[in-house]
Order: sequence, then structure tokens, then C-alpha cells
Amino acid sequence: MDTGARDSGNALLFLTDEQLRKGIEAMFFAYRGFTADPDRILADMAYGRAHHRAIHFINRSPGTTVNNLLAILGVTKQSLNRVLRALVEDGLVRSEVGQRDKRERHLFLTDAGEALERTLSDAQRDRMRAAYRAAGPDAVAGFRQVLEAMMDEESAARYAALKDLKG
Amino acid sequence: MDTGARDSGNALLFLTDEQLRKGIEAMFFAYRGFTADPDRILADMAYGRAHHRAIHFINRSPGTTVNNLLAILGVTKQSLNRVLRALVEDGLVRSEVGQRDKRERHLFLTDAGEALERTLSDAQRDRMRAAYRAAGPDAVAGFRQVLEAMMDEESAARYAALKDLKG
DNA sequence: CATAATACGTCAGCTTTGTTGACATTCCAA
DNA sequence: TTGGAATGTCAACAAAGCTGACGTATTATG
Repeated sequence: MDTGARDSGNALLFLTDEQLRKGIEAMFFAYRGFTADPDRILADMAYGRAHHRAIHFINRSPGTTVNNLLAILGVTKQSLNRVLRALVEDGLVRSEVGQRDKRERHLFLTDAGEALERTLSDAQRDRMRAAYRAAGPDAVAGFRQVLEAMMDEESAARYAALKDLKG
Repeated sequence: MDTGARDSGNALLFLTDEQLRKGIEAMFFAYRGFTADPDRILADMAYGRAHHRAIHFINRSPGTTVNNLLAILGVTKQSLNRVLRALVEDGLVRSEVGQRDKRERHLFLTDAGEALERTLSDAQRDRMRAAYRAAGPDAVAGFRQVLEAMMDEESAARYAALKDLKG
């Protein structure tokens, strides 16, 4: 590992149990804020966070297959299927039989699906943007660094797989 | 608000939707990592994340009342009660009738409770410490800044209330 | 061509963790 | 002494995860 931190003097005070506990608690409460706005919107419909996640990643990678989505989300197909079925029935997601491989179903958002996606994303992005703006670019860089270092192996792999697609 | 970021040139590139989306996805996957280790430990027992949270905050503020815990966790008393009952029955939490106000129950971890708390905290702290060490103190400062700016009002109030107790 | 593997869907049942609503008990305080 | 606050309990329910089993196309492989 490329250690940027030199162990000079009390430079390691940020690694005390006290500081770590604060970080843990901040992470807990921040995640609440992170999901609060979409949660509020979804509560009015018959949807939850699972639907939001599905919609987010279908929007991010239109035409993705069920198996792809399964791998990214890390849930069982039964769990995802329940969510997808509702979204398809409600006309938010379109499921297309694959051309090369007819076993596969490619998933797309319908116009209504895209509209909901935008509503949810806007709410979540607005909070994120406000936090970013308040903290400044250097803080944001650190934020991202720590987050990426905090992922477990599986999550990191999923996050990395996303990068190949777009960003 | 004290804005550290100057709007000079392309200094706002960190506020693009693209960057925000990356932050959102990083937050999602990082939270998985954040809970992965305790989750693994708890899965072997009949416990879940809710038990972990209760144990964490009882450990942090020994003698706290049920109502206090309710306010911090932001769940219903019925939901918390189920969790607390299990922990008390299993001898991990001790519930003491208040002296000044006998309606209140003050919560403490037993030795067994403290042992489990240490096991869970160690797992979570280890990952956090590794992430902190890899990212360095400046990144950690930014991480904390963004997290605190991301909390919704309620979560921020709960987080702030904790500070009054210890740190 | 026969068989195995893959992708997907579905049924049934279980768990955790949250929710409401109703109601009893205890006890402080006006 | 009576009203209200704090606590606890019962019942019923929902969201979203899980396992296991099974069915059905479709593709890949021996």
C-alpha cells in the first residue's frame, strides 16, 4: 500500500478509537440523510429503497440484463424479481428479450420510469450537491478517497465494474 | 456559511452531475463495506443490525434511558422494544429502574454485552482504521466534513446531541 | 442429437426490522 | 386526586432480504 501518511509526531491522532467512533457515527447519520429525500418521495407510492436502486442502475446502464443487475446489487434473483415485476407492471421499466441471447432480458426505463428516476435523483443530488458545495472540492476528494477505501472486496468489485461502463 | 471554495474558473467541476453520481454510488457501496463485518458476525447469532445499533449506543452512553435511545435511533418504541427484550433476555443488556424517575429504565451492557460490543466495534473499527490510514488525515477531515454536511436536519440533531455526551 | 448449463421467472416459506393502533401500568406533578 | 407522561405489551401488517425447489426457454457442449 502506498502510505501517504508519515508517522511523525502526533500525526496519527486521527486514528484514535475516539476519532474512529466519530467517523462511524457520522457515517450512520449521514447515510440517513443520504436516503431521507428519496425515501420520503417513495413512501407516497408503494415503492421503497429497493425500487430506487433498481431504477438508478437501470438508468445508469440502459439495456443491462437481470443477471448484471443482480451482480451489482448483490441480492437474490427472487428479491430483485419482486421489485422488477412491480416496476414492469406499473409501466416504469421495459423488459426486452435479448437478440443475441434470447434467454436474457434487457432492462430499460420507460418515459414514466425516467421521470421518476429524475425526481429521485434530483432529490438525492440536491442534498449531495449542497454538502459538496459546503465542504469544498478538497474535502470532496478526501470523502471519495475514504469511501473507496472503506468498501469490502465485493462492493469494491461492483463499484469498479461500474466504472467500466461509463465513468 | 464560510465558503472555502472560490468560484474561479472550472473550480466547480466537482459539482457536476457526473461527479455527484459517482459520490452517490460510492456512498452506496461504502455503506455496504461499513456494515459488512458486523453483519457477518451477527448473522451467526440471532441478531441483526438493529441489535448492533442498540448495543453501540448503550455502550457509548451507559445508563441512557429507553426514550433517549429512541430519540437517537429514530425508530418506534415497539421496534426498539423487541430488540431490547431479546438483549435483556439473553443477558447482554441490563435494564435498571430509575431512581429519580422510576418510570424510566436505564440501560447498561452486562459483561457479556460489553464483550459482544467489543467484538462488533473491533470489526467495524478495523475496517474504518484501514480506510483512514490508506486515505490519510487530510482526506479523513474532508470525509467528515462532507458527511456532516450531508445529514438531514433530524439526523444532524441526533448527531449533535451525541456530542454533548462525550466528544 | 442428446445432455448439460445458463438465464430467468415463480411459488412457498422464513427472518429482520420497521410501521400503526389499542390498551395497561406506573408514577410524577399540578 | 386526577391528568398526562413514560414505559411496556399485544396484534397485525409491510418491505425487503433470504433459502429451496421447480419450470421453461435457450444456448453450449460433448
